[in-house]
Amino acid sequence: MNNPATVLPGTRSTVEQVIERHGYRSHAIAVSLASSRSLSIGLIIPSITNSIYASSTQAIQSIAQSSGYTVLLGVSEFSPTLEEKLIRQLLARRVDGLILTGGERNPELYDLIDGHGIPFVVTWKLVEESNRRPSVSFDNYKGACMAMEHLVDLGHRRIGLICGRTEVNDRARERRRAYVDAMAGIGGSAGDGLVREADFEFDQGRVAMRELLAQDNLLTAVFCANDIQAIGALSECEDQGLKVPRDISIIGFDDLPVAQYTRPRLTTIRVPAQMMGELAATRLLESIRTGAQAVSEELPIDLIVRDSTGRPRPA
Amino acid sequence: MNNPATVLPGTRSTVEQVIERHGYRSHAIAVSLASSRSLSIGLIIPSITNSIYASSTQAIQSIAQSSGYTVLLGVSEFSPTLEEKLIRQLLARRVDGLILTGGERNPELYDLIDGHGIPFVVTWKLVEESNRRPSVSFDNYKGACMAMEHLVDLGHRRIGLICGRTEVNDRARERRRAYVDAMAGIGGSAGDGLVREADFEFDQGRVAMRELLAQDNLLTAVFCANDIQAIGALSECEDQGLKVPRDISIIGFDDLPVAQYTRPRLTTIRVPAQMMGELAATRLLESIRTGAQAVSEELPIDLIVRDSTGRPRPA
DNA sequence: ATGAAAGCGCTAACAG
DNA sequence: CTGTTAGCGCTTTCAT
Repeated sequence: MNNPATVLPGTRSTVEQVIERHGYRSHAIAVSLASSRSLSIGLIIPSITNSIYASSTQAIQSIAQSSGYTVLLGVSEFSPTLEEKLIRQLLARRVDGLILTGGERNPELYDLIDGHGIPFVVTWKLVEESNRRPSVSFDNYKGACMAMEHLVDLGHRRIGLICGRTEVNDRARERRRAYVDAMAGIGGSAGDGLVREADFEFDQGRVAMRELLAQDNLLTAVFCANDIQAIGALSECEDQGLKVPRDISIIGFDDLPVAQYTRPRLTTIRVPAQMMGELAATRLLESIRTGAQAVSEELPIDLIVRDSTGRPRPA
Repeated sequence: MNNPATVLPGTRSTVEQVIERHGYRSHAIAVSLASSRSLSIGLIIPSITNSIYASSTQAIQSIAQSSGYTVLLGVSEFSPTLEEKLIRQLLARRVDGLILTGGERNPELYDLIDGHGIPFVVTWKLVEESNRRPSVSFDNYKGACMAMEHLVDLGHRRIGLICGRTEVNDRARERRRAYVDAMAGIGGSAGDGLVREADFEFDQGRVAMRELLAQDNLLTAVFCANDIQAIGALSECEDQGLKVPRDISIIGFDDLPVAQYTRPRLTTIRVPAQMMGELAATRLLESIRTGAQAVSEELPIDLIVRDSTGRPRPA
């Protein structure tokens, strides 16, 4: 049944008949126990809804599926505690490999994974500090720098930031760091006053925008470190009668499919979510096969200029 | 280790020490083989990206997780063949239950599932024909009727339809049927000429809209049977200089979170995706526990009137 | 090229 | 309440 090549045709058909007659079906769990590989991989993402993670997840699932692997899904809801629980659960289920989101977690957790002797790949966050943690990702810091550079090039100096919760999201933290560095670079009045952290909900982007606007009406641009919040922000501007980009510029991050369907169409940073998913899965499966650590890779990102950014209005 | 209550404290601590000393970790696969339950459920959805399925998936994962169950994810990409392959794979992995999307599949597949003696729940599609197929869903036909009724009430008679591929999507088929019935009801010039089927991509909605517009410039409204296509359609109208809803009304279906962030804001039918996911998972787990068939339920839907629909322009 | 035997790590049923 | 035993359905190794 497992080695089609070395079996005589006669034997084969006999076996097939018996299989048919008895309605035999392979028992993947018994196979796993006996062979000590489960033909499954674990995937941990913080969220599926409203999110760019859906794209990478779909790509991962597709690659895994085509290699006969099943994806065990864990949604951590941005909670480190829940994430740890999920990872332990997947480990107990003896997944053959793990795809993680973001690089920041308790070192003991990494030790635990290593202790199980299975490979893993970090996605959505470049990890270079230690070469024992392979990652397939783009550079969040670099992407955020591109966004800020775009605003600065247009002439903006007073720029706000809306981003995810940096406390539980190292991608958001990288993006915020780029914002801070860019503001320092132009001698701009950054400070934490122009920064709002929020969850990945349209409405939270809207509220954050409202707060920024209330606080500093000299703001000429806002960098929203993800498109969801950017769309919320856009909406708040419109409700306040502000024309984007005439009165204020807004740039997003991720390039969700919907970003070209907002009005104005959203200028943003395109991240290669699908390619990242495909490559992460490919590298993980390769690593499972060879036993060697997965190979890291940095993927390219692009600034996509649409209609939500422009020169600041003369004061 | 499994029966905390009946173990003497002394024994307990001895066991715990041994566990600690040897670094013992439970082996879920061996547990599954020996106990013949895997503490996992399979979930099949057609797509994760750009889709309302993400909401139900997240809810299902969350409920499953909180009961100690792991979700094995299969994405069928609207392909019946792939779906069958995925179901067989999940069955081979001995999931304790299955959550399916839509009710239409080869009867032998249902027999196969029944043959494994595990419960399942159909979501996103009411199934009443046979009580051996429990479903937790809203009524797609009813929802589409509500949408059409809204347009008709506003005075529209010449209405187009953009929907998913009815050949591989029984939800889309139900919605199309409601459209056809509604058009017949008003003696309107329905026919297949005013219908376009397309994939769940913004751009396909846009193209479908372009085709409808090119074909019949007397159209006063279009029912888009999902918000993704509706947003694409909205965008096409704008590009052609048509004001929505002044020149043409557009109504969607699903009420994606983004639907209230389009301009104009999208009138649509709200489906209880999250609640459906939660309830489907709850009912499935209950069914796994009791051994009885899962309990069906019809969930309510609502018309959400926003700004993309209005009275038709006087001819 | 095929058959036989010994487990994989656990649960369940039973005896103590 | 605790210890022992026989599998769960397969793979793997070894013999034939």
